[in-house]
Amino acid sequence: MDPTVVGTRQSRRDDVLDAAIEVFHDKGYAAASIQDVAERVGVLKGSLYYYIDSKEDLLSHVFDTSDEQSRAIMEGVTEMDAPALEKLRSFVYEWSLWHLSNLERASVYFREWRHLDGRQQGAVRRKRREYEGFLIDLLEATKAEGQAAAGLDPRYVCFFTLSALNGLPSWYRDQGGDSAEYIAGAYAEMVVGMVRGTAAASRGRVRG
Amino acid sequence: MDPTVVGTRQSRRDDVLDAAIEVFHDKGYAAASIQDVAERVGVLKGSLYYYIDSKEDLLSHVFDTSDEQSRAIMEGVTEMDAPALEKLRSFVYEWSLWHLSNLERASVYFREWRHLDGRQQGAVRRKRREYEGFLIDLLEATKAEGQAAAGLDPRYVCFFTLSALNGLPSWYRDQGGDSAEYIAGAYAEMVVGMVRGTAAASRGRVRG
Amino acid sequence: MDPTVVGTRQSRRDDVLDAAIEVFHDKGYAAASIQDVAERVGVLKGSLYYYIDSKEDLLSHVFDTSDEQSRAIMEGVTEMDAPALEKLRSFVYEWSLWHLSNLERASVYFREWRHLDGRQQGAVRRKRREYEGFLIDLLEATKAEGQAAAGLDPRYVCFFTLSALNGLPSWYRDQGGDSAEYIAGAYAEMVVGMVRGTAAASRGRVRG
Amino acid sequence: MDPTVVGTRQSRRDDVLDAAIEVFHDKGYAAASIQDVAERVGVLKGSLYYYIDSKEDLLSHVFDTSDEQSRAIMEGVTEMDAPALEKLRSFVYEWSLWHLSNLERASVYFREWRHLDGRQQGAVRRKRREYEGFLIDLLEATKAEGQAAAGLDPRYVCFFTLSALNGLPSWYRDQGGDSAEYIAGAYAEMVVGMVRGTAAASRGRVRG
DNA sequence: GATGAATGAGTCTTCATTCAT
DNA sequence: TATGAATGAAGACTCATTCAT
Repeated sequence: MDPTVVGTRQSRRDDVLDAAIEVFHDKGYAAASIQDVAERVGVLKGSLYYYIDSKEDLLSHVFDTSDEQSRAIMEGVTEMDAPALEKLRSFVYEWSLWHLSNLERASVYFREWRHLDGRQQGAVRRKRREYEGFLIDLLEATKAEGQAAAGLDPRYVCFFTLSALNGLPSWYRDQGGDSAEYIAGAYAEMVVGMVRGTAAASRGRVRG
Repeated sequence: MDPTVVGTRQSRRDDVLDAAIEVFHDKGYAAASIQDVAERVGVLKGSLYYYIDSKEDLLSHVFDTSDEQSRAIMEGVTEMDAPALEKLRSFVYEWSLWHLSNLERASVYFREWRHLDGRQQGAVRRKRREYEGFLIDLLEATKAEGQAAAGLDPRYVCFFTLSALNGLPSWYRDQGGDSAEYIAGAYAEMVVGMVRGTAAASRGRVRG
Repeated sequence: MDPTVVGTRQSRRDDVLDAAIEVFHDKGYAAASIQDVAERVGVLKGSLYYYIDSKEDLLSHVFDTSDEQSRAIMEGVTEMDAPALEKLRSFVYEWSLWHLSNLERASVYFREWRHLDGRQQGAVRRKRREYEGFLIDLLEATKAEGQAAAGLDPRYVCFFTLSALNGLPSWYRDQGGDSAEYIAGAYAEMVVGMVRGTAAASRGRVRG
Repeated sequence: MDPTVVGTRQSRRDDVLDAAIEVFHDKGYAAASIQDVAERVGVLKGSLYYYIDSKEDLLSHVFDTSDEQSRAIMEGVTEMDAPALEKLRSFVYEWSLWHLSNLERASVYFREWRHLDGRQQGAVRRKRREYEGFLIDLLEATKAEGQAAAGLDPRYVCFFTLSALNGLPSWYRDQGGDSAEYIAGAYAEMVVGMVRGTAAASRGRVRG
């Protein structure tokens, strides 16, 4: 009567959530149908409503879970006992790795927040600002510790970097190529290099 | 007899295209309705079909126009008589500026290709590879001219950079703040800094 | 200011009517669009409304003209001074010839009456009964003159024959083959042969 | 647990198909709406799509089923051990009976093939040629057995006959009158009479 | 838990028709 | 006469959601 063997199999509900992530990633939330999700799970679409309340409910859960995981990354970095530059490197590394290990989830997380309801959209926006604030703080600390080029504008470095990381799922396909760890390392190095090597932009002009 | 007031009004068809870009940017292509576009133009939805063939047709045009503009940027850079590093700087600057001057269009251009038909999707993919190839070539030339750090992997720098630029529309709101030119300059400096300052990642490890 | 040269060119209005017949024949009235007709005439669809009141108006005229022509055929036969069998032969010949000379018109005439308004539909039905009555009278006269097989049921011969003639446009394509006159002659012979040679059907049984 | 009352109710899907035939017969395929079909079945129009894929799908099925039935008739005749003239009589009888027993279906079958897609239209055309070939063969065999008038042109007899049969649904209403079997018998006699009694038409002229 | 069937609102699209110019 | 632009109603089709069994 109870077919779930604890530990070996996640609940059917989690299957549904996972299927939703894949489908939302493949087609985009708006273009994906409940039917698509049901097919991937292997049930009829009516049956899904035993597990969920609504289509948006499915999306909600992607965000809830992802929020927890990103919070864990930030906490891990905060607790490090290391120079700011090392913390920065570590943050980029871990955050890259999360994107690479959660391609679909990460992609949905950064693309589909528009389709959440007002309340949760606000939550996402706050979360976003939290990342940004966290990264900007790290960059300013790095500057304060004399490890960053003088002219560096932490806000732009922050946006530049976060955007670059968000883009990971769009080109990375794990078909051969370097390991996720290697790529995360390369990304961390690039950010560190950028932080150390960037001259200031002169206001309004780019070329000499 | 001449209903066009020269200079003040573009054709109605262009109005429709512009409205579509805005709507697609605000809601996403799949969630946007033809009705939304019609309302923004100020006609009934049926009337739109006097100007267009289909909803997808509207999307098509965003891509056609954007392709032309991006081609122009690459050609301009190619024709420059300057060291590779300067060409790189210039490319990032111009490409950033295009994103900032065409926020909605750029955003749609990089988010909604999924909803084109197969043929045009292929064209987009080819175009994407063209950008990447162009940028990778530039980075390799920079390396060859001894202006890039030794360990730099042009492919990852390329993906990193293009993703960062694609992200511009998602955080930039032209409400106050720095000019588009200044931001483009800062982005160009960051890429140059990254290229000059990035050490190699050791395979599979990030720290130590 | 008056470009119509009497006699050499029919009025634009007739062009429109002719175009309509062709289009209605090709696509069927319901599936044909005013746009289709306009294209064949070479004007924009809005312009058609200078010549017509409505789409149904176009259909109406097909029927009006065809009615006149069929009336003329029946009158011609009535006025003949000949045995009933010869009148019958002549009617079938002329009626066949009309179908063959007015393929599109005839086809529309017999297929699209459903889409007329109630009043005109009634007129069509009356007209139909007139043909049938005319032909049945002819068949009965033939019987009375001893030229038809005894068991012949004029009503069924009538329906059989009219249906056969109505079918002419559906298989006849004037690409080579016999002349319309020859085919009309063959059809007339077939009806005459049928009238002379048909035995009675025994009620409810067909074989043995 | 078993909602089907054996014998009294066919599946809902068949109800839908039957309703479609009636509606297509009454209004014509192009003028009929899915709404009309839904109303006749007693569901909302959206619900129809649980049973069908498209409006054209509905039309398709009319043709599929009708094709099978017509094939069965031809096979039955082929297997007869009888003179060609008897086979001919039998074919006309059975084919007439099919038209009379399937008034709406037969009517749709011969009127609405235009609205099938290209592939199925081709199939219909091939099927049509099959009927014609079958009937022409029968007529030629009859001639070869000396049972047909010398001048008979099998092709025209064939077209004449098939058209006549196709017209059955357009005048026959089973409100009183003779039985379908009687009418089929009369039609068979008429064709036999025609075959035996028709003189040749002299090329190009009809009257002496 | 799961299914099959149905709902009803919404979407894209077509088209006959109108009308100012 | 003819055009370009617009209208508005209708039609095919989709889909999230519900619910009795």
